Amino acid sequence: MPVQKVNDSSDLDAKVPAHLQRTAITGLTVTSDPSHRCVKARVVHKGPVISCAQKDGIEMLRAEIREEDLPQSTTEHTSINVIFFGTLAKDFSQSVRQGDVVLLADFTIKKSPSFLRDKRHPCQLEMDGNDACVYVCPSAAPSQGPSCSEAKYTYVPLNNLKHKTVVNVYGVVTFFKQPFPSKGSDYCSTLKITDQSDVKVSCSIFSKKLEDHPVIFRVGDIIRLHRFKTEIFNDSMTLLNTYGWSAVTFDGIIDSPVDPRTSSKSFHFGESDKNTVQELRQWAASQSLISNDPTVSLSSVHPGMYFDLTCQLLAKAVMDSRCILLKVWDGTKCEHPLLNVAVASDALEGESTVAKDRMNLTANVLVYDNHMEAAQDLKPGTFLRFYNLRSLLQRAPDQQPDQAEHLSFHLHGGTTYGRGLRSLPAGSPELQSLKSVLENHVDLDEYDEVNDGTLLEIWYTPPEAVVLPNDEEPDGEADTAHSYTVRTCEHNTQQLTLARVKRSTPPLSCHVRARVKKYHPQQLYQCLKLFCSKCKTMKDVPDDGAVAKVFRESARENQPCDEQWAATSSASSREAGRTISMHISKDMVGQSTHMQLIFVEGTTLDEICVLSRDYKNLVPVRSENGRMALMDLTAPFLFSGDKRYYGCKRCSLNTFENHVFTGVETYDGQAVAEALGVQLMRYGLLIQFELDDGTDTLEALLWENAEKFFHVSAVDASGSQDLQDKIQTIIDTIQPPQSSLEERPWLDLCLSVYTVKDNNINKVCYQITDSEIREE
DNA sequence: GATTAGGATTCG
Repeated sequence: MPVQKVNDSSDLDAKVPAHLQRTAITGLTVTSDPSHRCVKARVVHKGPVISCAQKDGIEMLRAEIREEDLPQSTTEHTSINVIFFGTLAKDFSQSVRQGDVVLLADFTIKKSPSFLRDKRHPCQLEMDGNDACVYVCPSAAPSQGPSCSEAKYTYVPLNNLKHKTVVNVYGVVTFFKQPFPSKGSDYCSTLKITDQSDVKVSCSIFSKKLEDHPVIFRVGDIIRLHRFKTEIFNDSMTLLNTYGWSAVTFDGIIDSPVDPRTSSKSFHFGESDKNTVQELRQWAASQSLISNDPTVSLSSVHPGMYFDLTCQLLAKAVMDSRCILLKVWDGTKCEHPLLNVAVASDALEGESTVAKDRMNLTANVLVYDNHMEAAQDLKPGTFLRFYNLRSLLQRAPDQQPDQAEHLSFHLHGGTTYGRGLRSLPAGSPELQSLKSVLENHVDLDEYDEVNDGTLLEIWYTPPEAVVLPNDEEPDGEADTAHSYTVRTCEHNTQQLTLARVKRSTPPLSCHVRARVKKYHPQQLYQCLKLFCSKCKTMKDVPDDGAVAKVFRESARENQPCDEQWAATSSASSREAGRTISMHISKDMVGQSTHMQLIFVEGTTLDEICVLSRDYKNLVPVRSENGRMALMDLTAPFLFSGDKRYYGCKRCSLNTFENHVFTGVETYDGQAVAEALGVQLMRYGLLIQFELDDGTDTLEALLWENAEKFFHVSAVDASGSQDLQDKIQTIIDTIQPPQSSLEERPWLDLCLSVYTVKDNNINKVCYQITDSEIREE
């Protein structure tokens, strides 16, 4: 049944067949029985007819309709998406305009696949040409109603362009060149665009002013062109800017804000433009336009490639009249050694890249000929993108023939394949992941080398020294309407569903809102870890049994050592043949016991614990051929009040050289470790959460950010029952014992998505960053 | 109300 027209909105009500009952859009649910129901609403958006590849090319049209006769208090789910199929889609497209009021009957009600994205309505209506019926009442004069004033511009689908007309069009960019000087008087931009009709149209834009040219960052950007004339060239339709023209571009990332990029100070931009952009983004995503993206990170560049590189400028230098050197990085490590182009330091503008060079992070890009103009204006620190950059293996001037060649980068002259470069505004959404990689660079780099298998798999037996926290009642304040955490990051990336996060390509930093489904380790004392930043070893805090054994073995048949530098006092223990000795550096004699570093020999673990109540800093030692030596590093090398400091067995030298601490005001684990030749192991908290937001679940680690997350220092927690209880209380609030998922609070989290190599296989990992418990 | 370009790898 085709779309039927009536003249007056009240006629629509008269058209309602007697057996049909009018239903409010707000009241529709997937379980509503659609038979004998109809809805009446205004068309607030009408999309184009598209042919759906997944459904044998059937034609479809999506519209959004909004209920108008509403009590004022109703604001939720007042509009709904309607999908028209087959001939009804075409008929609706021709007969109905935005702003018209329609009556729809005999629809089916389906779950809306876009609800999480558009927040419109949990359901959508589907209208099939054979059964459904549509009555339309055309809206009044074009000057009335908000939707009519929006229909100020009409946009011609790219398959409907007629020769020698002036048109407005929307399209997705499939090819572009940065503006270049033409042989005439202007700069010229050339691009190619497409839309749902799948027709590709070439387009040339001439303008003297560079800033008037469209701001295109990448293939997949959306562009809106006003007042372009159509011409046929080589049997193809082309577009050319004409008087009063304008160009506005948007990024093509689904779900990112619809931010118009244009130099034009006044331009019309309304709700329907937003819809059009979003529809083109959706369509483009299914067209593999974006999956053919030539963008590559330095970590995956191979010799001989042409590719696009998004990066930050570190330094630059003019080489000669036809070449300028740009030193850039993107925070990823290249697999091939990078060529370093030597430049006199006074010729270099920007920061020194020595440290980054050493880590193979700096790409030296030689920019030639016509591209020098754009390169000259760039300031160090700027984010930029190279298009069609070439990577080549080259022998460094001082290199031996048997050494591996180095990777150099050339931006050759000319504009073929869109070759060029441009700066990117720092706030650009597509820069967010790069920026977070750069900011977290040092941490990520360190983390890269940790075997994540260790992090995930190995949960050691509980150390007895850390007492089991009480099972406290969950905090009754947990409020499902608010997030129990707060994000502290400064970047402003879009919140993503977990399902989308799982589909994303690392590295990426993003925001999510989720609940905790499970956490690991269930016994929280197991989350306290010791970590060596040098060899990346992670282990549990040794239990008291193991430590006591080391003390017993050291004390057995121990003869007090005799060191020239030390003043020693000895006493017999209660056990026959065991002597307890205390040594201090002679120049510390007479200082307060809190200022002294005391070397203790011959005690049991229990005894040194008793001593540590009165003496602030105790280093347990043993005697080796009469000389003082450290104990086995299973035991702490320093007892400092409630805290015990451990050294890494693999990385410590145990040189015991610098025992003199003259002038040291306070002792901390690090200072004592350095003096003793010990590599300090740092305390950390490691918890794995299984997050759930209804769209999917994923396992996220809390590690580098754990102390900030709980507002607890790990080293302090190692010696404090109160702080361990605090962590347990927080865990019990975000995942109350025996609670169902729905009862648990939502958490707003910043998530870092990255890859680690595990047995040469890249594995995607998720880590919670920049998020903290909200303390009311 | 003219003209430019109209994609399709440099060669350092």
